[in-house]
Amino acid sequence: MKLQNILKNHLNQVLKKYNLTWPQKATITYPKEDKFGDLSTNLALLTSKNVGKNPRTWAEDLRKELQQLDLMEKIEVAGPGFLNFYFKPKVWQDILLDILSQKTTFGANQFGQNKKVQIEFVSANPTGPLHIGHGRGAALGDSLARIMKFSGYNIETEYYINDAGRQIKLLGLSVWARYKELLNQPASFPEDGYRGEYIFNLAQALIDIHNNQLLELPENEAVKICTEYAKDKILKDIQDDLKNFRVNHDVWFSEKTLLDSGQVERVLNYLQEKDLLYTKDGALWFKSSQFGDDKDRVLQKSDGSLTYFASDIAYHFNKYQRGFELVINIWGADHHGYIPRMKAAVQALGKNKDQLEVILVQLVNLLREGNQIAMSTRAGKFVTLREVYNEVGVDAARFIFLSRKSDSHLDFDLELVKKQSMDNPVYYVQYAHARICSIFRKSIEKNITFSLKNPQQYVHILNHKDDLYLLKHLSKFEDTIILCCQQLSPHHLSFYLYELAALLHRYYNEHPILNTENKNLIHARLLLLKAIQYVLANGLDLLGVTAPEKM
RNA sequence: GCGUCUAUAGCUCAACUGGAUAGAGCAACGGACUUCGGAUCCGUAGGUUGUAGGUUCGAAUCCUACUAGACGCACCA
Repeated sequence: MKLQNILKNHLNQVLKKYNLTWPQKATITYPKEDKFGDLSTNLALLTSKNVGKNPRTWAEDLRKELQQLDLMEKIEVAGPGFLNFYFKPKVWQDILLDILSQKTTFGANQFGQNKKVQIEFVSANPTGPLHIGHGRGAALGDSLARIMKFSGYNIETEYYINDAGRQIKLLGLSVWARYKELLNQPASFPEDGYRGEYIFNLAQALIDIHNNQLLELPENEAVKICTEYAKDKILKDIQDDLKNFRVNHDVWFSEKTLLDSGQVERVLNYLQEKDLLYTKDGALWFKSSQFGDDKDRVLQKSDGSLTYFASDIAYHFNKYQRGFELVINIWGADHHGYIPRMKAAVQALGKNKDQLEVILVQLVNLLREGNQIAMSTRAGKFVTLREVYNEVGVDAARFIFLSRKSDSHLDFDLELVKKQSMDNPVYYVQYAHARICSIFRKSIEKNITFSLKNPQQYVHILNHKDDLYLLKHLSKFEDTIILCCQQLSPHHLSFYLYELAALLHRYYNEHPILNTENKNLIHARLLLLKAIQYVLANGLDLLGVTAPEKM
């Protein structure tokens, strides 16, 4: 990022001479291929029309203006009119000094400018255990939070607990029915009730606590006890699962408190004052179509009860009142139809629609050796997140989730993910880290003296093209993190780390680190490995994956 | 019927949001160690980016129409 900024400043100065400004679409990027330089810009292509020259001659003019930069080895004009920049080795060698002094903070940056952002994710109803789809959202939200914090955002993560609606009632009734069944009482199981095995476990737990005494109580009181117990127990399990999955939520926000504190009425009044509500067929409607939704939506049904949408508006009103400039919601892709109305609501609340970002995560297809595992929430037949991470491990599961774009369907094959092989890149990356640790252990065995003091005495030795290649890649770490923030997508980081690991393994095979006579060279290479180790560890931590010293 | 997302090598996925000859791994085939961890490395082969048009200096990416798949389209939560 530093280099791009320096370049951009210089280019801007030249543009100024010609009375031009930086075009929106102009970029300074790392080219795919080495022969296109270290950095490349399409600036000349996009501004040639303004000066009435063909792109190549215009690029040539720009090149001449920029010659005097002493960081640069050379500038080339290539292809239709790209400017390709080549830097001196010192530029890359100095990166090493940055990493070694910043250590675990290397890559941290101020891209986010302390912007106050909330990420709300998982938010599964506390009516059953988390499944693998929730795991994907959990990994994404947690990792995004880590990355954005690292990039200088003021991040708060939140779980919205739907503890008020019909589903919770249904949960209570389901448990109550099972309770009676287990005690050989006649019971009618609710039609849309929860049929999972865990409902029996909850009922049994209630029997262990209360024996059969709930049967003595008036039914609504008994159901209430069942409901409260089941909800609390399930929520506790969810919290345990997320903790084990290394997922952190700063705030657990209860829908019930939202309703109890009258915030829904308040937001309805607010919308009323803005003349965004009307009554039709005995129901209260919100004019969401004024803000791009397909049609208006009901907030209060003709029977007087509120819709879920109503409390969602109140919830988002609450979010913005807490001062978040941007609210990010991570939803399952099956909720995509909900986005337009939510965006409409946000605008009705006087916010810009860009202040709500919804990331959709596609559902996860769970396989075992290529065969799909049938899942049915209704029938209560599904593999829980807990079963998954117990079987394949947290590291492997998280890395897989974070290795693809969220809007692509994901095949999650338990056998493949469990395999400690090349099918599973997480081990490849972790192995690179462990390998470096191993070399340092070996260096101690061999009584090789090494310290991080005065690295500047050694870095100039790292002159080989493989050295420079690695250094260049290390220098892209910060850019990669910023890219993840821009696209709200951590998968770039996974791929970056994979590449870094590949470069390390290649380097290791090509260049003996410790087995060489030249002591200064050994020292320089150890410095390089140390820097790679920091970056691998920093990067893995942002994904919530461990960086083991041994495997 | 309407809408959203997806379609890239045999398989699983990338491609820095319009850039240069579309890249990795797996699987296949052929190689590399008497020493730092073989969970490694090197090489070969594999593509009309679902189809057909369009936009422009330039398209996997944007637009239009198709095809196939997933998911939505309640005064459900």
